[in-house]
Amino acid sequence: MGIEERKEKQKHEIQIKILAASMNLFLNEGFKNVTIRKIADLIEYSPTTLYLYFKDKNEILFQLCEIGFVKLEEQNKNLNSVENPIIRLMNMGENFIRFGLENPEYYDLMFIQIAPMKALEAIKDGRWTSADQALDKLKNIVSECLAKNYLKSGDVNTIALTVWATVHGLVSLAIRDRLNKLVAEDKVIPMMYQSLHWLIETLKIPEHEQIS
Amino acid sequence: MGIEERKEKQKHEIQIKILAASMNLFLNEGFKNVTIRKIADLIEYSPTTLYLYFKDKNEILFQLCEIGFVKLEEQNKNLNSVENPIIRLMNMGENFIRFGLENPEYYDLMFIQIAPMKALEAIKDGRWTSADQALDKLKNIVSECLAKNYLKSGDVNTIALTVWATVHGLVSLAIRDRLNKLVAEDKVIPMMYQSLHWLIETLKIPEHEQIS
DNA sequence: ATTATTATATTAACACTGTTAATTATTTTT
DNA sequence: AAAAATAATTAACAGTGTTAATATAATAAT
Repeated sequence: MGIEERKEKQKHEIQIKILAASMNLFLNEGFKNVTIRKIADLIEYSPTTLYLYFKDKNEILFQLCEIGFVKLEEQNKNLNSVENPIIRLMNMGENFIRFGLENPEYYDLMFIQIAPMKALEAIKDGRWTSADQALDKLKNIVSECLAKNYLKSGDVNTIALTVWATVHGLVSLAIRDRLNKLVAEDKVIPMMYQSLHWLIETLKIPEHEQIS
Repeated sequence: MGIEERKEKQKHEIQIKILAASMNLFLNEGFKNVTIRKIADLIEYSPTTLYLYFKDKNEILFQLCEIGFVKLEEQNKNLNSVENPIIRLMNMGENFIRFGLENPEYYDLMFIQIAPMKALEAIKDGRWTSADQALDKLKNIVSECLAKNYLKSGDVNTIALTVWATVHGLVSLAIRDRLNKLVAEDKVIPMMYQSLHWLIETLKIPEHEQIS
């Protein structure tokens, strides 16, 4: 049925418009300004119309969250050219921190806010594929490090989680204004990278001990 | 002026009542139910009266946050009996994780929400003494580990930040429903502790290498 | 003791929020 | 052209934090 198809397409187009307007709002005016009414204003629809295209606000936020993961993945493209897995691990960590600091609103949605997760529970079967994918990338790098004996031995999942937790910890503390209450504002970002560097350096097996 | 004094005391008493009611609400009904009107209902005052005792809601939340730090400190009392600093470091990490999992509402306020930090900017001179204190405790343990050559060398501040970031990363990911979207619900908590254990074990200098 | 003053508390209101039910307008099908 | 289905809107609900104007109670001065 071509007519069915066209309708689907039209519906999808409006969904895109809604998401674009939402993005516009939360990139330019911050997360707190992403309200149903303001989105509706931007696309010149009445507020309630949004509910014909999305179940609720959480679902809109979840979709924005997904866009965020695409952006993060894009930023990780520079990893492909790095052959040394431990340097790749370091770079991935740096990418993550940079992403968080440069896209705090996206980061918030992706890793801090609960709203998008509520949408995930409601619509999907509970699988969070975009995050799964990102975590898999990290796991692959870690297991390559382990295989090449660059990293102190341990369970891949545990190591990946630890590295992720560390960088997420740094970014979320920074974004939520904790670090700048404890050290001078201009020292915050350097300290974050220093922290990551120290971690990876310490987890690394010194070259003279490597048995390749 | 004894009369002045009594007034101050009365004022303080009502402030305590407000905080107690707020605590009641957010422990029993969750953070989202801590509203000015509900607090007012509980203490049988009109909503606007609260503004005579606190500048705004952020200030109330900040005070609750401070109470949270007292609770955290209490939980850390078990550290005094531990003489080995590296075990103490491990225990402090475990305490932190346990505190976060058992008091998610407090944890949220202390380390995730931005509201309390806004109050801090407004009232105080920007010093966040309660967190400073907690971080100092961590730094002391770390520097003791370094002094006794139990830990791979490095800058105390950097190491302390890294450890904090890791445990905060774990707890905040767990609290904000990220981990249970990636691994089975019942594996989440064990994984968190495993992550911490691996970290500390790996940072530790093996006993046979220690030069004491 | 009664008035004037100050401190405390309240009511009314503002400008918002997400969301649902009931209507109206538009498009498609018969 | 009339009937049915779809799309969009208006009105409304039950909330939110917060401010300004008003009323009540406690204290100070006469």
